[in-house]
Amino acid sequence: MKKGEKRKQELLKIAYDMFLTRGYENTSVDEIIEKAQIAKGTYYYHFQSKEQMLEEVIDMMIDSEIETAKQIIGMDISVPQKIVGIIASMKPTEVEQPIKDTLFQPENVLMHHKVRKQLIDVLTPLLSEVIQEGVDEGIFECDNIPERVKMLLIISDGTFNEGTFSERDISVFIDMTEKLLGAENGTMSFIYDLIDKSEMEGAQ
Amino acid sequence: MKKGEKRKQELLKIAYDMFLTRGYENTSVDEIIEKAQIAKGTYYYHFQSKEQMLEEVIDMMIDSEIETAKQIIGMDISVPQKIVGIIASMKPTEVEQPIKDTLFQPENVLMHHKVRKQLIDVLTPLLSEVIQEGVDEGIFECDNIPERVKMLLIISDGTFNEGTFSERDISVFIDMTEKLLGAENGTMSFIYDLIDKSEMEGAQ
Amino acid sequence: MKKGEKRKQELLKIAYDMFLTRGYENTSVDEIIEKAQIAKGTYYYHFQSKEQMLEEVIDMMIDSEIETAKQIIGMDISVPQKIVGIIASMKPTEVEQPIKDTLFQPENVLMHHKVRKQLIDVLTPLLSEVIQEGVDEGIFECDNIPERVKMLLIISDGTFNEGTFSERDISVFIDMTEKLLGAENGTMSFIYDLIDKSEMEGAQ
Amino acid sequence: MKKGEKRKQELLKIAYDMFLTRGYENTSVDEIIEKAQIAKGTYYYHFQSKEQMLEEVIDMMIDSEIETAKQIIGMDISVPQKIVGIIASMKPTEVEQPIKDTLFQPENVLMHHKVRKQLIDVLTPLLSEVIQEGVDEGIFECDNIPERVKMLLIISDGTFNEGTFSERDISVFIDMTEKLLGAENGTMSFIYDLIDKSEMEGAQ
DNA sequence: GATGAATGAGTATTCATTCAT
DNA sequence: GATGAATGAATACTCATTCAT
Repeated sequence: MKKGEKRKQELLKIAYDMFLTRGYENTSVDEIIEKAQIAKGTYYYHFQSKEQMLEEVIDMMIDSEIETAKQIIGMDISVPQKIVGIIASMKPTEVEQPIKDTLFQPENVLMHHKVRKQLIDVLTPLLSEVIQEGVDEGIFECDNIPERVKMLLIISDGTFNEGTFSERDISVFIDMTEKLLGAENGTMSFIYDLIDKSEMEGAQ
Repeated sequence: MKKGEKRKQELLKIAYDMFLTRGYENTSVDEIIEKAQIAKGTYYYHFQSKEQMLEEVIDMMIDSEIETAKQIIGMDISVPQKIVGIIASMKPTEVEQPIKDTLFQPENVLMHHKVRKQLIDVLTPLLSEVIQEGVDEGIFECDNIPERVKMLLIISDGTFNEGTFSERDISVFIDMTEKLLGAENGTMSFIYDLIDKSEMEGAQ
Repeated sequence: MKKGEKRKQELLKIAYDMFLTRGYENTSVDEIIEKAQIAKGTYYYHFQSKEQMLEEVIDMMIDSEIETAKQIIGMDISVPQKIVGIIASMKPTEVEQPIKDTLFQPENVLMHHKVRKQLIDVLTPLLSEVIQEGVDEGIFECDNIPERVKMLLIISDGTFNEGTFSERDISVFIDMTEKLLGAENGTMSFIYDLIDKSEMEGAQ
Repeated sequence: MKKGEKRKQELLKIAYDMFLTRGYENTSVDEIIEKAQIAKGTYYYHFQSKEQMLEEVIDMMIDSEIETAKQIIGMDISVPQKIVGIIASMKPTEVEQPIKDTLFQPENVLMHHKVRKQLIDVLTPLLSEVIQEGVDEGIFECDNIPERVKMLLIISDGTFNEGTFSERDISVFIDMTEKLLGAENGTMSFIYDLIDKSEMEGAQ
């Protein structure tokens, strides 16, 4: 890493926080440089434009997501557990506690949209490998694995990352996952125990 | 309808088109009133703010969507066909030809997000009734119908309304739908013939 | 009073309250008609313009002020007491309890300015008569009565109607009044007992 | 003074003139930048808002007023002459010929109000020192000097800065000033000779 | 007497970006 | 590498007033 890169990384970190908490569109370049204590010129020395900075912030998020996924894959846990681990890691809030659910707030529609799209693209092959492992082990039985994985990711994002969900949502999700992957009934039911009850419908 | 309401409806229609083609955020009030040939004051006489106008535009879309869904339900077609018809109607482009896919373009993330959310909420009970009908007829066999419906809507939106999709996506979707609803293999395979091939991967 | 005059009087009353509490410039015609439950056209049927309405509101205030002053003059109290009574009545808050000091708030600079000017013009001759009465009785001894009265009104407005004042301000005011009118030391010292202590410096 | 400060000072000077001649509220930001030949952004780079600019303009006026007062205090003239000099300097028009009485025109109520308030606060201690000097010299004899000073300022502003005044107003003002400060009859009568007759009642 | 839809000039403010130093 | 003064197009919204019905 070059010398000037260090400051750039700091800037990305600051912007990442601000975009997440206030939304990309509600965060002005002025606010970023004020928080970073740098001059306007310095900002534009490092980034061509605000939008390009957003891309870099997102890349940073995606990279860290891939990292996490790879770590999970390398763990000594069962295939179903790896799947659930990777899906759960899509939610940044699981990792970064102080920032709570903000990526999924209305002010963050644009950023969520971009992240979600790339995340699905990037996680699909990784998760596909895991599923294939499961197929090889005889736990799953299915074809068109990448397409099934994509669907899995779409559903989990749509179900758990927006608004609230109920116990029934979980049970249907488990049922669907098993059938989608051609697993035996009950294979994925351990999911239920992992869910953060505080986010469930009716919870305060 | 009161007298003043007529002009308001015209305005909503114009804004609906503009929001859809250029995106909500990229459409300025100035552009709307210029197209509508009215004065600034007239605009603000009818709408408290641009955002409130967006809400009304969305309400209009939702209302028309409900109307369409109800018509489909009333038709003399099979239950699986009703389901597919309602799901397909979520895409406004099927109805309004001139506006092509724009609701799902990047500039329309915000609007798509809002519409999608409400659409799912509003279509879920309607579609649930249809599924129940199918259960009663013995075509389907499942519990937690509303949750399954919601998942169906999330998937179809995520799969077909964003970016491109392949034949494999369709076949997985059909498989998943059948299993999600507890239908016999092949029940939904007629879907494949309905898909607009021009939107498929590889197609221009 | 004509029939239509009744509604006009109601409107003036409503506007008077609004102007006083929110300031003339911060009160829009829309807000007035909404509170009065009338149409725009009706408003402009009764008033040529918003500014002309302000004049009428001020006239209303001045008229009521004159009325009060005349009543005080007619009372069976001493000349010094009449003087103080009239001066005190300049503050609308003494009469209209719910509206507290608002005429002298920053948002009401314009209205205060206009009222103050007219009030001084209108009260000067009335108060001059009272002073003359005092001269005739031998309590006061001075020439140029109207000019002295005007000065008295300017001081009392500037001292008591804006911001806070202290006991020393009162004692200087009393001293000055006595000397300005050529009264014996102690003639006006009863004023001190009448002052609303709650408005004094240091008071909560 | 930093480099960027120079342009800011120019802007303040321009705004000062415009606020004075046309009134604060009647001067738009557009007009200011057009006269200053700068871009909108430049204006908002230097000032947070139009209102904040007004505060800075007023501060500038107050500062120059204090400067003038201090110069007068340092002069080799009699105490009564110092007093009159300071009071007279409250009127900016005495100093800045091109701007004629505008601060006291109806369109300037707001600005006059703000200036007047601060001016009284700022001049009171300065003038009090002068009075104390006079007391020490045996010319005046009084207590509660700051309160008397404040009253003096209120009266002179109310009498000479608004509308017209007559010879009688002057003579009453002189009489009152002498008595307020406990001076011998005739001490302040030189004032009469200093008054600009062109502003007196009857004069055009 | 009363209505309310229509007007349109006017206003302050935002903000990503540039560039000479 | 870094600065910060300058840019100017863009934007949403206000509000007193008019007038046909």
